[in-house]
Amino acid sequence: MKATVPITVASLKVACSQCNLVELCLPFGMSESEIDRLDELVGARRKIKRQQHLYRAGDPFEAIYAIRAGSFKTDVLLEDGREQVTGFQMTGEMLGLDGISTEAHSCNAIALEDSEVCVIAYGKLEELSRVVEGLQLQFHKVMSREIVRDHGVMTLLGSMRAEERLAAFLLNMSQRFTARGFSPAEFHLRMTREEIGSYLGLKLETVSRAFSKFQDEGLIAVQQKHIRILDIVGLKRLIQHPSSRP
Amino acid sequence: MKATVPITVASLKVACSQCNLVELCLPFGMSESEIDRLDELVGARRKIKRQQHLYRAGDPFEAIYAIRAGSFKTDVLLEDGREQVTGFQMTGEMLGLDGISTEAHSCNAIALEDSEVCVIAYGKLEELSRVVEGLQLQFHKVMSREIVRDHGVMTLLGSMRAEERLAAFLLNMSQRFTARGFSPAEFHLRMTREEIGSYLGLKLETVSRAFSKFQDEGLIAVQQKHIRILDIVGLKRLIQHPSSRP
DNA sequence: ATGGACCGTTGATCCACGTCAACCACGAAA
DNA sequence: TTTCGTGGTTGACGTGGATCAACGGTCCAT
Repeated sequence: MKATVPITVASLKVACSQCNLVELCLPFGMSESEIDRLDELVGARRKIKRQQHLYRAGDPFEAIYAIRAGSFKTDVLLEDGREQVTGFQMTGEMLGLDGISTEAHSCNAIALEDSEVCVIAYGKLEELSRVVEGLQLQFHKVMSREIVRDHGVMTLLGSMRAEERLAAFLLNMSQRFTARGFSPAEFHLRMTREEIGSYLGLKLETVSRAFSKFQDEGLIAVQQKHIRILDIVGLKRLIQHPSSRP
Repeated sequence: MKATVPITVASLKVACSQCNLVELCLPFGMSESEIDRLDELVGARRKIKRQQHLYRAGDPFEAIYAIRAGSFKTDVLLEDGREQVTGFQMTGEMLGLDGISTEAHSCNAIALEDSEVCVIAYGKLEELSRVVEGLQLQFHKVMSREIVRDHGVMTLLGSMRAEERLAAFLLNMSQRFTARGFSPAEFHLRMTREEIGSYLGLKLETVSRAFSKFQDEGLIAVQQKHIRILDIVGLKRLIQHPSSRP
C-alpha cells in the first residue's frame, strides 16, 4: 500500500505540514502522515498585490489555489459591462475550482488586499488524490461545500430582501472570521460597498442605507469598513422573522 | 496497473455501456474499456413518482444519482416557509453532489414527473475513480460544472431584470433539450410558474406576465406548459442589450 | 359528464429598491 | 499642509415587480 509517487521536496517553509491553516484548508481531516505527503503538492507560492488578478475568465486552467494570506473576490463580467461578484474568499479557502469543468477559468479572481496563494497544480492533485484517500475525500468535500455555499447565495438572492441579505452577509463574515481565530464581533471588511452590493444583488446606496439603519437600531456599529456587531441575536432574528412578510 | 476492485456484476440492462445517455452523463469522455468498468458502479435503479422526494434536506448522504428518465427540481426550505428552487435537472444530469460536504443532503430533490435514477454509491465511486482516471476527471468536471452553473444563476439573480431572467431561462432550457436530441424551438416545461418564479427570484404573476409579453412581441408562443420559441435571436438580444438600462 | 382542486392569466394598487444628485470623509501624493 | 480621487452617506423621486384580487382553463376523480 506504499505510494510510488516521486517526492519532489518542495522548498522548505512551503510545507502544508507546517502551515497553521491546516484546519481550514485542503488538508483538513487528514492524518499526519497523509499531510506529509501533501507537501509535494504545493509547487510554489505566488504573491498577488491588491487589485491584481490571480486569474481571469478565459485563462487556461492549470492549477487551483489555496489562500495563504489576504483575501479575494471572484466576479463575472457580462457583455454589457455589468459585474456580478460571485464570492469573497479568505485565508484557507480555495480558488479556481470553476476552471476544472471546461479547462478554462470562468470568472476573475482579484485580490482585495496584498495576498499570497499556494499554487496547487491540478494534475498533481489528481495524481496524489488517487493514492491518498483522505485527500480525495477532502477535495470532493471542498467542491461540494462550494456548491452548497452557492445554493445559499441563490437562496439569499432569490428570496430575501435587502436588509435580510446584509444581515446574512454580516453573520457569514462573522462566522468565517471566528473560524480563523478573530473576533466574531469586530472585523474589517476588505471590500467596498459596491462589491458587497454586487454580491448581494443590491446597489451600493442600498447597502449603505442598510448599514446605517442597522446602526440606528443598535445592531452594529459601522465606521467605514470597520464593523462591530453589537447584537448578533438581533441580526439572526432579522433573517428568521422578516419584519413585514405575510 | 490492473485494478483489484471486486467486480460485482450488476443486473443486466443497468449497464452504462448500454445506456444512450453516455454522452451526457458521468461516462462522458471516457474510453470504451473505462465505461465497461463503470457497470459495477451503478448498484441499482430507483423509480420516483411525480411529486415524490428522491432525498430530503438532512438525509444522510450515501449516494449520488444520475437521472435516467424524467426530471427533478432541487429546493431549499427556509425556516419561515419560503422555498427557493436551486435547480431543475433533466436526463443525464447528476443529483446529490451537495451531500458530500457534510455527509448529509442540504436540499430536497423532488421529481417533476415520474422518473428513474441510477443510484451511484458514493463509496464505490471514490474507490473506482482511484483506478479509472477518466472517471476521476469526469467526476471532477461534473462538480465543477455545477459550480459554474450556480455562478450563472447568481449572475442572473443578482444583476438581471425579470424579462432577462426568463429569456435566459428559456434559452437554457432550449439548449438542454437540444443536447438531448429534442427540438430547440418547441418543448414542454415540467415545472409550474411558481417553481420557475422561485428559481428566478420572481413571483409567479411576474413570470406569467413576462410569458404573455414575449408572446405579444412574437418571441414565443405559449400554451400552458408548452413553449414554442419563434425568435431565438430576439430572446438572446433581450439579454445582451437590456431594453432600458442607462 | 361533472365537480373541484390546481394552475395560469390579468388588472389595480403599493412599496422596496433603484436612480439621480449633492455632499462628506479619508488617505495618498505633491 | 493642501489637493485630489476614491469611497461612503444621505435625500428626493421614480419604477419594476410584489401584492391583492378576481376570474378562466385543464385535468382528474367520481
